[in-house]
Amino acid sequence: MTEYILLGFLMEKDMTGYDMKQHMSMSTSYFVDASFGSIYPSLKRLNNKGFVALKETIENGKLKKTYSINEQGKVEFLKWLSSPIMVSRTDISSALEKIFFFRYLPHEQSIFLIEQCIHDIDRYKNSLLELKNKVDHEADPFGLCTLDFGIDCYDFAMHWCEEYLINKMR
Amino acid sequence: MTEYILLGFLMEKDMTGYDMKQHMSMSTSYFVDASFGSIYPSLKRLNNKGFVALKETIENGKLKKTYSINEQGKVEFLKWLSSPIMVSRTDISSALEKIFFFRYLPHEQSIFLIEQCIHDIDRYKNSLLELKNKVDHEADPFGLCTLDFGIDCYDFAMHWCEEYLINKMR
DNA sequence: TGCGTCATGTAACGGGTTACATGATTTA
DNA sequence: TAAATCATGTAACCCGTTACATGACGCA
Repeated sequence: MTEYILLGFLMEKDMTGYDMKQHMSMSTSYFVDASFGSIYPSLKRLNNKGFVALKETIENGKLKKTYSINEQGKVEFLKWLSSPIMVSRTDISSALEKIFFFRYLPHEQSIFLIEQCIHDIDRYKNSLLELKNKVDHEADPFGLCTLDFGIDCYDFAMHWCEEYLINKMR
Repeated sequence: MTEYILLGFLMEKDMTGYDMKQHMSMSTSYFVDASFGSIYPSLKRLNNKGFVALKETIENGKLKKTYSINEQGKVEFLKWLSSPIMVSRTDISSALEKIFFFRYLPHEQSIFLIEQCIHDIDRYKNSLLELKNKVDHEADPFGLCTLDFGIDCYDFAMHWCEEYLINKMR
């Protein structure tokens, strides 16, 4: 969800909504890319919930709202970050939302979450393999193709987590 | 979008909303899995738009609405199916929505759409490579990790399309 | 008797997008 | 002088989910 990405950005430094949009396009855009129509209401909500503070200034005649994360916001962000990575379907890239911010988590916890994630993906992959066995004879070639893609996709994600990510972290 | 998946199901045979949910769980669930709260309103909309016909029967005292696709519906479905596959971000599996139904498209057209898709993915991959060059020194390790995942993910999808899908089709 | 399956649907809510509205400053 | 960039925001709309409501049949 966008709100957590914005909180994550504020962990690094104070920013305006406009800054965050810019920052997004240079960092998370290939897996999360929110519009202003989503960013500004999110910031308002974060403020209402008491997770951020804002400082209004006037620069070059323009109103500027600079947001900063507070203690409560940090607690909320780390609570989200340390909760299990949910991977349903082959839309694996949703996992990137958390991995992107793993520098804010203790090393062992990051590794634990990734291993848990690998385990979940393995379960999904096995359920697809079962499905394939069931429909192998009746399904049409393209249906089987997409099934194979699903299986290969889970495989790719698992190997990437294991061989690339975990190895790089140790 | 769910409506097109439902239309696609009806290309094969007439079904009730309940049937479609069942069918989904055995076929598209790993990339599209709609709830009844989405399926029933979608069917109503398809009916209002004049893309499907429905036949109401009573079986075992229960009302049953069996939907069938009409000519207009087929035209609409094939129009959607033959339009370019949109792949933005690393959520590649959205491409599966169309590939799943490629049996309803002439072979050459399917191949054309996939080659177009490979080309698009290549552009996305290159923009990520550029981004990586730009931020290589400043970004933190996990930020770079997710970037690498993005690049590898596009690579995986391209190779899969080329080596697996296209080869299998020829 | 109570659970699982068949079968339909609505209402509240959530979270996103596009398009619009405003307006100053900087750059070509 | 016109466009791009900085900067904020709202309103309409889209589409999805969860939870709820209803009810019959068959089975253990």
